[in-house]
Order: sequence, then structure tokens, then C-alpha cells
Amino acid sequence: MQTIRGFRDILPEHISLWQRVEQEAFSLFESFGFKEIRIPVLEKTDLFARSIGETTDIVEKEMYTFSDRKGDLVTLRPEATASICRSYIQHKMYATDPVRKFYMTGPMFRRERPQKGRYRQFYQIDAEVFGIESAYIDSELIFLLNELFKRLGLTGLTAHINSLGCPECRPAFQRALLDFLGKRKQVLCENCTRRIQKNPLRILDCKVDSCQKALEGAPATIDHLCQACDDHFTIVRTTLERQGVAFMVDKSLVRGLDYYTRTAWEIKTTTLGAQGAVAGGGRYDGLVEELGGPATPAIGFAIGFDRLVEVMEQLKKNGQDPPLDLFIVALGNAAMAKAYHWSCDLNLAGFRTGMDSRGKSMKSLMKRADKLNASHVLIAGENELKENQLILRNMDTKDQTMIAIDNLVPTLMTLLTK
RNA sequence: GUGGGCGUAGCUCAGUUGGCAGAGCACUAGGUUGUGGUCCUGGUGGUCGCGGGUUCGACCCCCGUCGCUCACCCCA
Repeated sequence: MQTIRGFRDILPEHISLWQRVEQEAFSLFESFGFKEIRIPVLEKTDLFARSIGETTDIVEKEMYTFSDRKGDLVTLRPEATASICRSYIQHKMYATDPVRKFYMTGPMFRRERPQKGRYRQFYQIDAEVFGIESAYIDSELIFLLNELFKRLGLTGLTAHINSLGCPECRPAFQRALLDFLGKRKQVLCENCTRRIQKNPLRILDCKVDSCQKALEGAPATIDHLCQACDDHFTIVRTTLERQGVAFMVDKSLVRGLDYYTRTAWEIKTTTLGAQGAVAGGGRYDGLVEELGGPATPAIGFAIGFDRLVEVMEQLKKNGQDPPLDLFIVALGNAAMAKAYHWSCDLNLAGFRTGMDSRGKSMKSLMKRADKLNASHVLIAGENELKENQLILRNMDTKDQTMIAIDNLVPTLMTLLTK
């Protein structure tokens, strides 16, 4: 028996980094006024098809879609934004307060070919903001990501940002791009030839050499922005500069979901092989209305949790297991019976305490204590029980002292917490 | 969906021309009757991914298949 292809266990020895990331992220989000939201893993297929875009790779070939026992078409969520929008609309949140800031984490599912940094079940940390059109929110989200990565001690990341325009300026840009490409159709790769019809914007970030060549001198979205979009993008850039957030404007950054408008960005690393994006986000001012809600500006990002942890593991030597405060070496059945109660009491008193009740030799038990990285060992054998005293051994200094069994827990609290 | 690399002990990997299945680490016991890390000695542990074929004989050669991995594509 083993996991399904592209699915994996995250084992206890790796979990501490996950917890640390989660704690740092959530406390940072909370202090910026975000609230946690929890949404279902399964939604109607239609939600994703309408929001992400019928012709995107995600919808066309990567979703886990099936009909349930009644024949309803449902899909394991490939991302979180669509569901959060659905929730915002379904609960009419706009009626009481259109401005909402959410964060969440959880598994997403996409049936791609697995490789380094890419799994079929992967985890994202999301943040979304509804109801604010101001460019300061765009800056705030990018600033937030930058701050989080700083707190986690990450280096070697670069923020790529771009503006994709809005329904006002995009048609004109698309015409300009198609005009430009018209003369070079033959050079484009198979994919891009198809994209001319379906989604010309995507040609911009094609990685095929011949396409990159063909794009030299091609019009860029940021050169065709309408006044409002241009102003918006200017504020994003100048604000980030003023806050000291390093970024580069990347004209080829497009992103593969159709709902994005205006600001789009990705945080990239070079340490994960071909999977460069550790986080990505963008504005999606039309999506809430598209899904049946009132016209509501919105913006959000997703952090690739698995990728983030992998980058961190490469940067740091993975920390040891947290050490044990005390290991109880109990020799014989009588000692073991007592040790069990001591151990529980000490655990409740806040000590990380362990023992081994497999009836092993003293040498084995000492080895066990060493393996668990115990700072102290409490030795309880027949002699000690007779004397009503135990040996407390400091594993670093090898000092041993006798302590009374009466009032054991209070005694250890004073001895071990100094 | 398309390519490349790899599947031998818990882990990392050797395995000669086709001739008894190996090492290091880890685990375990002892050396030391009740004291850890270093050291020494012993021990446990294998469907050689799986199925078929060739052969007196297959970890090795052939065919098929599954899995892992990296890359393309796309994204987190």
C-alpha cells in the first residue's frame, strides 16, 4: 500500500517548519486586520469553470472532477479564490460591510505530472481583500509577503510585478499584440498558435526560445494602460519603493488564470529547479460580479506552502527534535509502576518527560535517554525505592544528586527550572 | 499528455562474463550483574518493484507493466 501518485504524507519530523510558517503568517495577517475563513474542499465544478476560465490549463485538464452519487458534477478545489468569492456572495457580506480581509490555508488539488515542488495535493496560504480599489492594498499585500519571507529568514527571492490592464484598455492592447504577431505567426510554437485565438495574452510568457525571439519589441501591457490603470500601477510601484520592498517590473508576467486585472505578481526562487513561483497573486476586479455578486474590486495572493517549506529546508539545517527535559530510567516492575505516575504528573506540570516500559537493561535505557536528547535522567531502581530517594543525573555534566521521592514534582520544578 | 534518469536491507548505495545476496549507517544484544555519546564483538533485517520470456542456472539478458524522479507544459 502506498499513497496515490502526487500525494504524500508530511511526517512528524518535518512538521515543525509547517507550524512555524503558519504561526508567522497568521499572526502577521491578524495584525493587518485579516480574519480566518474556512471553506469546503469540494465545490460545484461550474464555480471553477466560470471563475478560472474555461480555456485555462487548470480547467481544461488539471481538475479532479467527478459526478457524485446523484450525478452532480463536483470538483476538488484547485485554488481558493473562487470559493472565497462564492462565500462572500453567498453570505451577502457586501451588505453589512463590503470591505473584508480573509486568510486561510488548506490543500488544493491539481492533476498535473508531479515533479520537484509540484504535487497533486499541495497546500496554499491565501489572503484575499474585497471592496477596496485603492492601489495601496496592492502594495500592502506585496509588502506583507515581503515581510513574511523576511521573518522566516528567506533570502534569494525576487518579486516580479506587472499590470495586466482592465476591460477598458485590454481590447486595444490585444489588437496591438495581434497586429505585431501577425507578421511572425510562422515562428510561434504550436501552443502559441492556438493561443492567438483563445488567449493572446498568454503568448507573452511562453518560454519557447523562438517565441521569445518573436516577442522582441512586442507591445507590453504596461505601455497600453488606460489612465486609471496607469495611475494605479504607478502608486503600487512608488509605494513599494518607499517601503524598501525590492521588486522588478516583468512585462512578460501574465499568469494562467483568466480573472486577473491590473496588478499581478509572483515571488520567485531559483532553488526549486523549474518550479520558481513560491507565491503569486493579483487583482481580480471583475470576478465577484461575474459570479453573480455586486461589482466589487478584489485582490489576493496564494503562497505555495510546500514550496516555501522546501526552500526553508534547503536554507537551514533542519533542527533536531526538541530535547526532553527528563527521562525516567525505571528498573523493575515496582519502579516502572511508580515511574508511570511520576511521568504523567511531570507532563502535566509542563515538563517534556519520557520513559520506556519495555523492560530493558539500564544500559539500553540510558542509550534511549541519550537518543531522545534528554537533559536529565531520573534513575529509579530497587535500591532507590528502598531508600525513598532517586538519582537525578545531568546528562551534560554527568553530575548526580539524590532527591527525595516525597514531593517529587515540586522538587524537580525548582531544580530543573532555574 | 511528451521525453530523460532510476527501482537491490529501515536509509545511502556496491554487485565483475549469467554461477551461494553484499557494505556503510541505523536498529538490537553483549563487552561493563545498575549509568548514555567514543571504542570492540555478535545478531536481526531481502518478493533484488511486479509479471512473463530466454537459460542447466537471471539482481544481471529480452518483452511488458507499475512506481519514483527530473524536465517540457502550466502554476503555488
